[in-house]
Amino acid sequence: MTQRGRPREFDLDDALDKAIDVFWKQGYGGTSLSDLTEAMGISRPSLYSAFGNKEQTFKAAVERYARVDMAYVDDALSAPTAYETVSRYLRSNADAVTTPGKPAGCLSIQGGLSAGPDDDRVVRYLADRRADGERRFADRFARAIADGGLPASEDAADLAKYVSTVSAGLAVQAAAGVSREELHRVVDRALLAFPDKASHTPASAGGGEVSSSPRARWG
Amino acid sequence: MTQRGRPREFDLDDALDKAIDVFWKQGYGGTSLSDLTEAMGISRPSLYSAFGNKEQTFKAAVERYARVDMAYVDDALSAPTAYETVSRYLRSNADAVTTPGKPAGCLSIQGGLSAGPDDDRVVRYLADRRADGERRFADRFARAIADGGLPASEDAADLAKYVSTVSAGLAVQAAAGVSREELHRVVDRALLAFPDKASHTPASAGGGEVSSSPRARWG
DNA sequence: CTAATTCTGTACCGACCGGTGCAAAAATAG
DNA sequence: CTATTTTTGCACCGGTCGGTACAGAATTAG
Repeated sequence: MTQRGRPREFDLDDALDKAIDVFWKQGYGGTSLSDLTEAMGISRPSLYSAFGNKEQTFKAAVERYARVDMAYVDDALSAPTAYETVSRYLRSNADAVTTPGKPAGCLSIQGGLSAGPDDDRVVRYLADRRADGERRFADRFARAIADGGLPASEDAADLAKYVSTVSAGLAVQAAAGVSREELHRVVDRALLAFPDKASHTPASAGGGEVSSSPRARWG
Repeated sequence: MTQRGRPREFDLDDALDKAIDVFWKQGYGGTSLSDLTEAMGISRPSLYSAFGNKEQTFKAAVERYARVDMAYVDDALSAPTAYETVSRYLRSNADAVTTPGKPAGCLSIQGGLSAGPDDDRVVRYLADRRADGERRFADRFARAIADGGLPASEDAADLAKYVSTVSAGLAVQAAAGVSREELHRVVDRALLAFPDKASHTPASAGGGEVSSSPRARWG
């Protein structure tokens, strides 16, 4: 039942963490096998035996990145209101793309936004993953619309597209060196465009609640 | 006074247009010299003689791109109000990143958002150019704040950062295949967060004007 | 015409690319 | 112990990378 041959001399997740870091900084196309093996501290055949090839190593890195570095998405989606979901998500995102000790920006975007024909599949893979994430927000907003947490006049997919657009913009800005504080001021403003529960009358309840909106207004 | 030796057999701008297209689709790092010379229809020494090297060819392409494909920025900045500037800019941007017959997205972002150590200068070059563009908007907003076109409580740099963040997000979305119509719905929403002239009392005039705000409001 | 100048195509440079063959090393099974 | 299985490091594969040397072609100056 125990493993048979010579045991692996490195930890898979430790190695993936190093791979994440390199891909995050340099993108898929900008990272060579030598960059990878040097950062991971393993030899080339060890990498191929453990992960398959460069592309599969990248996908494994992205999956781990999503599970570890983007865990805040699940937290945001579990918030009681749609507005709170968006607020938590964008705040956490602004923090995540400016985390000290990690590369600035977001692996899902820097990893490969464009590429030559060879690396095309990786670009699509990342785009698909981002679209999946956006869909989770759309589902959350659709639920809010259904239960009165958002105005019925809103479109869940459009709201989600707006949120993910701002999120992508934050990543681009962070990659260019914009500070965490500046990004939070961008988030302040972006949130002004998102409807909150207090600003309309829910269908499922009388409209008598006290506004808890934290949002500024032009005045 | 006329040129001395054998005349160049291709047009510089025509060749640059082809280079723009390839860099736009594939990014700097994803574009090889062979990709370039094939698309431009010239030989390798001709390219080196005309533009210097790959990096200088890229910079020349970006400069032409900014002058030709982003001419709408100047138009937007010449709008009478800050709000109109932002509205025109984001509308034109949504159109530009989804122009039929051109690659989806924006050369300034797809061209190189991340890269290995070799191509690092190009990434910074693009980021610097984007920052320059953002500064032009900040200047425009500062002027509006000074002359009462925007509330004195607003911060010009923050507003510009917000606009350029949304713009970057639009480019990322377009690169992933999002349609022009969807992007315009994102712009609809993004504009809700930008203060317009009608929603406050200008310092330089009595506040009696009729609101001309085109902006939706939560019901 | 000849001389000087500039561009063009071929053919090549060393370096690096992603990926692998192979034998030694390190473990378990019997 | 021997046999089997798996990982390891070294060395190498063909192909492509960005860049260039060189000679011939095309032009102007005189």
